[in-house]
Amino acid sequence: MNFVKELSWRGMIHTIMPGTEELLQKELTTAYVGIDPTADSLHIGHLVSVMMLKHFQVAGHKPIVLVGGATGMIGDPSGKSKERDLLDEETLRHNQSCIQKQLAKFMDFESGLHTAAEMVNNYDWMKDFSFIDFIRDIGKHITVNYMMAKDSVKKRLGDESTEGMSFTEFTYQLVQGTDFLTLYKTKGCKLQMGGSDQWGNITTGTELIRRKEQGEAFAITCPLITKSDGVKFGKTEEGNVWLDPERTSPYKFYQFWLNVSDEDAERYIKIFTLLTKNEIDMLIEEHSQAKHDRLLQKRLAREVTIMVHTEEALAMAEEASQILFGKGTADTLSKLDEATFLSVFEGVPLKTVPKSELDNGIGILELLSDKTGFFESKSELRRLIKGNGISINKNKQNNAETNVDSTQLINGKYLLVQKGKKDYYIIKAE
RNA sequence: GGGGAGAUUCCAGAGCGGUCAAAUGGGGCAGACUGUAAAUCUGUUGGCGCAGCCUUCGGAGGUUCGAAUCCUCCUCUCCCCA
Repeated sequence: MNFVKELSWRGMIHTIMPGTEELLQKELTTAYVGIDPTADSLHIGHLVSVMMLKHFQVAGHKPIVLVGGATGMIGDPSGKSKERDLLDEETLRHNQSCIQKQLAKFMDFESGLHTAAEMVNNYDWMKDFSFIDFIRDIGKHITVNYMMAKDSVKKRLGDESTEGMSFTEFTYQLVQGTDFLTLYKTKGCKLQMGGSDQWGNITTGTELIRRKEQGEAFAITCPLITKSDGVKFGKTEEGNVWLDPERTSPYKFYQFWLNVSDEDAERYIKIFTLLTKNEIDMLIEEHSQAKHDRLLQKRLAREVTIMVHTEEALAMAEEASQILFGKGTADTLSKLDEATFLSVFEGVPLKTVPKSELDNGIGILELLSDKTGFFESKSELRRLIKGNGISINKNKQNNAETNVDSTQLINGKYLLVQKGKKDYYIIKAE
């Protein structure tokens, strides 16, 4: 399989350095992607890089994941309008080990084959690099003029920038370049991949390799993933969409992909799944026949959820979606047995309230705010209720003064509260 | 160091000393429509015991029957000159 052609039809190539394709055709190549360990879980913004590496491995090459322990301590100025907060070493180490576990799901690290992936941490070679050594061995080879010409730097030095840029951040490209150089020397790594915002940093690396080692190294960047409505990809109102099921439940995760727009779905399915061109072309064709069925979104959500989570998690998410958004009525809801009910609402916020408090009935406002904390403000609740935005057990509530009592409990235990169409909360009585 | 401008509710940005919980736009939330979409339309967007009350307009004081609007000091931001 031709890696470059593969990425190309998937729309995953933004810029590619001349000669890269030839190199990959000629020999088994090692490439790396850097990931900043700014949290103890990856989010779907990281997924593009991960997919690049995955395709790379499938194409018969060797991927390296570089966890940026050192670079994470500095902060990349690319795309940032202000100085990053620095992380301490303990946090970084913790984050690294968590990320490592997540990545093992995507790539083969263990097989012992020559294409088995590796993980490295640049902290390990940067930590003993003295400042003197650094400015002599690295700084010597790159001019400030060259560094200043990078967009990431120019942007921060321009008139519009009110923040300025610290020397630390200015140095970032050298540190990243050092990574590339190090991997080039120690592991024969000749290719670095990343988001298009990394182009400048990557070329500093290839430049270093050229000047210091008279070597040739290459670069591929992928386009920034965007959403057709212009909002930043990978964010929901609640924030990032994480791979960690503790942070983003598989159900929410599945829902994220399911809710992607038609236009985005066509692009995403190429990027985030391993489906072949034929399969995808057929899906797109089918989808265009009956857009309301959202075949593309469903398949996309399916594939990605399995890849990131498990088949079981997907089954749950699909079932939950079916019950929540299908023709499910108050009636079918009340027929659910407890086990199904709980599995469907896995990950939905749940609060426990003493059953005795429900026995005599309790004001809906008090129940949903003071008792459970689901809503901070009773004014907001009143507004929602007035506007038909609150349901209990799928029944619209339109009177803020009404009482809720234990006769309404599903299975004698649960109340399903709904805000709008998509936000659910569960109250458990015991 | 000198001179100027400004700090308003999530953001932007109005705001005659009373009728300002504060225009307008954006964003958010909800409703209708729909494909759990987009577009559109509608409502809403400080809190509460909600036809009333309470706390807000950088901070602290003051003038006044009454201040986001006037005065004083403080803090911070931006711009220009040196």
